[in-house]
Amino acid sequence: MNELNLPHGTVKLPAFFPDGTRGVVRCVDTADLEACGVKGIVMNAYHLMTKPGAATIKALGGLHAFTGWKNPIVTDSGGFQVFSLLRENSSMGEIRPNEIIFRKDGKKTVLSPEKCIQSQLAYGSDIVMSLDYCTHPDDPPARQAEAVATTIRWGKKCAETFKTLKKNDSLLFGIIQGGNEKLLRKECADALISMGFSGFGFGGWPLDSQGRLTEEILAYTAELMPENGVKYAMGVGRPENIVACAHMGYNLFDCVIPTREARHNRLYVFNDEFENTRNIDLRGNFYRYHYILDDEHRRDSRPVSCVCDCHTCKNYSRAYLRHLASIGDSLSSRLATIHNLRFYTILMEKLQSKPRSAWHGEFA
RNA sequence: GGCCCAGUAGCUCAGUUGGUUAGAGCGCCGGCCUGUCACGCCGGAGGUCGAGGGUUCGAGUCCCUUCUGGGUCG
Repeated sequence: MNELNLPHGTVKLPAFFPDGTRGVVRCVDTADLEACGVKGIVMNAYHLMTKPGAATIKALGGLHAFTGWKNPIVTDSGGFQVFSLLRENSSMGEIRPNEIIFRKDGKKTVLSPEKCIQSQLAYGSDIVMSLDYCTHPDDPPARQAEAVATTIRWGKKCAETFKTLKKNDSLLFGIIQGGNEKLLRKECADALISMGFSGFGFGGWPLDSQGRLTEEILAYTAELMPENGVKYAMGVGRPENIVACAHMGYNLFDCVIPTREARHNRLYVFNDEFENTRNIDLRGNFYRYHYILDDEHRRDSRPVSCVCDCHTCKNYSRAYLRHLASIGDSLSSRLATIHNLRFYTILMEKLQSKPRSAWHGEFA
């Protein structure tokens, strides 16, 4: 599958969509994103429900009209958010048989599979994600089994609600859970595939306790997904993780890393030896970090990367970026975000440039 | 000239009735971040407590002298 047709445009695969959880990719606007080569954004149904509210977004004509982003939007369901909030503080949420309860800032939000789909359709999302029960690979088997049973049950309700309410040709994706248990992954995948989803996400935390990509289960799960569909590695990841997952067959990615780390002053650069984007070789170590606040950049008049063609690299020096970061000006975050996003889109362009059949043995 | 106040980390300051290895914030240096509660978080370096003398088992804390800055009265 080389292209994905969506109501708001066609996307070449594999693609990376940055996270704009609350309806904005922090620090940049839609013109910046387009200039970076970003083709889609992942927003979050739960966060948008909290603020500004599903009814408000619907009244304003949906997410595209509200945010000014004319290209595809994926909305994530909120399943990951309970997982994330519960790990932080167990009193912030609750997973019940038929719904998720969020408790935050004294406010209670109830998210059921039906409500989750209703709101995403009201937003006008191009890709609607089913509500799922997210786990960590270290969670015990009993919890993984419970997560799979719940995800299947909710998946069915999501599919039914979507079928009843959908108006345009937006797509509904299912999310395969099961932690590190192959039997559970298979059970979950088989059940969801029978429900007619248009694409599938690898659900759960994609890293082990040492922070390494859980490659075996990722590869196994990718094989379970229909061959000519979207295989979405949710939340993945670092550049080398994306390369590894693309090799397994995954063709859609999202992650906070490029944008969050940009705001935290870590910039991604392809190794200088490549000299231009054409020469970039994704085997082995192909990039490094620049910590823009590091002393070595204080008087460096070069751009962040000699390989990069982004707005930041074309117009500003490392020394100036360091200065902006050091005085805490918000332009620093914008320029850094633009740079890291362009790094990721260049990476994806490299992965798109060859059919996957030609990758054999290349991205080991 | 008399009196009063202040001198502690690069900066702004805390430091109990004298009591372990003098603290904080900011700055500086380094690191972390994976379906974003995240312009956040973690770690490190840095001080003969203005100087000199004294009292004491022990002084950033008390006493004397002195230097610097500020205030005030003649």
